[in-house]
Amino acid sequence: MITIKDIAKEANVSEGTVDRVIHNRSGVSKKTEAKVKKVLERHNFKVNPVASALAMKKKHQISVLIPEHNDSDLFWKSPYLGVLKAAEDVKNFGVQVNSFTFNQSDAKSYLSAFKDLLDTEPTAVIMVPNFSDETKQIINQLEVLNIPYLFLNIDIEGFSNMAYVGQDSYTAGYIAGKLMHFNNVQPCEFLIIQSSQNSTKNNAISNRVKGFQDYFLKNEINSTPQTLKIEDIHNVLEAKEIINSYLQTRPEVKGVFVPSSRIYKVVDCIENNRLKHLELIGFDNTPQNTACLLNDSVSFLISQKPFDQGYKSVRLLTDFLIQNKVPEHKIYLPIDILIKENVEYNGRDEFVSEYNNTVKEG
Amino acid sequence: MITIKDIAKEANVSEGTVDRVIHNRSGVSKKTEAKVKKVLERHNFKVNPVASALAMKKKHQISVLIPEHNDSDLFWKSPYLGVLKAAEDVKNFGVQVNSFTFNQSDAKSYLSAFKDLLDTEPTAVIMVPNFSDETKQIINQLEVLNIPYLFLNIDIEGFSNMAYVGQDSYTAGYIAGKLMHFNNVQPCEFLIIQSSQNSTKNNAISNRVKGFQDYFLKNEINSTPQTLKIEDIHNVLEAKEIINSYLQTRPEVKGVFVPSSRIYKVVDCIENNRLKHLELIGFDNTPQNTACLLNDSVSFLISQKPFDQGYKSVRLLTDFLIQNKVPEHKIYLPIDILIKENVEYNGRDEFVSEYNNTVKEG
DNA sequence: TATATTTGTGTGTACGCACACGAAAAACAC
DNA sequence: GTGTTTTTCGTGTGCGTACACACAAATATA
Repeated sequence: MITIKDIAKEANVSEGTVDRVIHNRSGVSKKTEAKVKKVLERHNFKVNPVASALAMKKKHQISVLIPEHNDSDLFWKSPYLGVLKAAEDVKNFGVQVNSFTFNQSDAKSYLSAFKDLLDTEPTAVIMVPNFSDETKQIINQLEVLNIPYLFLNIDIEGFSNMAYVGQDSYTAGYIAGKLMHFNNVQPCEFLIIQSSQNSTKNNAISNRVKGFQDYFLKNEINSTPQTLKIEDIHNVLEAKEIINSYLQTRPEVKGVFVPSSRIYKVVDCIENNRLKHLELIGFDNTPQNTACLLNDSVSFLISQKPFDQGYKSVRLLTDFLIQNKVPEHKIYLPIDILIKENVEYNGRDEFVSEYNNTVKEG
Repeated sequence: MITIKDIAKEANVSEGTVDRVIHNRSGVSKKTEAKVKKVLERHNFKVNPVASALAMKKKHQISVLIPEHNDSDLFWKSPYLGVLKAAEDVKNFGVQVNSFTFNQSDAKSYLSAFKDLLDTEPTAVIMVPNFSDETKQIINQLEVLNIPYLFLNIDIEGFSNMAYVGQDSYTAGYIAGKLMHFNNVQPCEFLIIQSSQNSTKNNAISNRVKGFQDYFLKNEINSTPQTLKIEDIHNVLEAKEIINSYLQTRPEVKGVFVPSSRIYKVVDCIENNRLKHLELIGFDNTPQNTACLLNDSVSFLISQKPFDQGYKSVRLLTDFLIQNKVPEHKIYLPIDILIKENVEYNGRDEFVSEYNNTVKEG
């Protein structure tokens, strides 16, 4: 393994000079810079990130702005855990990660969480751009401060985010359509159940719906999915009434698509004898949804690998910060098709761990 | 961040002593050991793996024994690439990885590759236990030398391998059965096409077949899949003859299951007009197989994430070597269901990279 | 020409840990 | 009690890099 010292010796300069060249720091004459660079290239020199990290020591702050999670909405727990895991992994590389959460239905909390976030003086930011107007304000500030930022899970155009990490929502919806059609080839109807809140602001969800519908259009299936909007899915009584009365009037509905992580709520709402004859497809392997797979009330879940989204975001940014490695602009994670039988093998959140520092035992 | 120095100060001993305690090295009296351990625990001290790696410097050799790959059998390229990637990632942690390959249909090459492998004086071994008798010999030597070993991709019982990293083949086959049944509910027949070579020795493949058959048994579907064995799948003419004449006599066959990564070969063999009316399910997203998905000749591929298998094996062993972290005995990777639409999002082999040492550019 | 200023380069130290070496302390022999 | 061995422990150095600081050379200012 070739070291800076070796390079220095061969180029007849000091280690400090080599270091300066490597980091494009000032204070080196053009002539020696060229000389050193040549030696560097000849040996294909790469800095040893381990030694580098050790020498740098806590220089970077990555601050994360994501929705909070609670018992009824566990989805956001996964990206959070992914972030935590990555934080542990990069800790010893001199990167500190701080998380800030906001209430997804409260734009003010979004702004105030961001305000707290700014106090950490972040080197870079990972955020879920949840409200479009407020996001504009936030991005504005970030750009003034020249802080790079990355979008997680929700993709919005029109900003110069360094990257987007998440799923290709349109294709995910399209796949849901295909899966829905699998078991139900005879002419029949499909229903999309959406929460009104989500539909207005969440890009990801509307893309899923578009993909779902496009499957039927592009494959010339004479069955256009209908949409049923529910004001507040957490109001079980009301939702129950709406859903069941709809299904009552439309017995030809054979499948229900829920483009959010709340399919378990829909399952709760549908009467049992009806449920048996319906195919349900939803998103995300939260514990509640997974339970629905296992008890056969849901046929498919599409996972967007939320844990990996969180994990990967942090790792990408770290690579950027300590190595100037520029990530691709769109990082699409796999579109996992989950069924009863393979769900237990997914979401093994411990996969690919860094050396998380346990005291050795003999 | 608490350091060894801090611990030493608090325990009124030297850093060297703390180091000895941490690594269970000899030369510490019971009394001081207890004292230091208490302080260690109170602060929940973890060694900084970055500094640790820097100080150790190239102490471990992980040697890998896997089948070779070529243009017609690309499957083993993926684990190899995963190993390479991991090798890069752990290089700076003082771990060197060497790969040795053998011809899957030549037991002698297996032994001779192992002999070469031994010359590297490995600290630990990752191997694909391909031939059972020869594997016994190999394991024997490893155990005499007290070298820990890990099974990759193929799981054999009766050895004290530290872990198995791969897929739950039985469940993967079971899932294939379910998927096969999806589109074909009306009474119909299914065919399993196997290569005779594989069937006799490859545990993974026979488990897939068992799982596939069990799906039909357990769900009381009155259709037992038939098996067709092909002597040599690479002899296209012969295989063509066998397969097509079988399908000729059995028009009620609606689906074909190929429990290996060679489904593209089977596609080559089946006449086009017949192909259109068959549902094919196979394993592994090799380039050739992926092409079959994309041109609609194959409906599903089940991926066993071979890249991840290789990657993860190395990382697990590294964790064990430099941190004494004992892995779980069975590491099952996700069972990915691939279709035309999501295949491009899988197997993004660059996922979760370590800092692979690029010279920074300003 | 003498002095101030800028630029270019070398030196030293710290990062946290592993381990070799040798000193001190304890244990044992006589 | 001294001499010897064994056990126990502290010190010092190195891993490869980052960066502050010091200093020399080159250039500018008076």
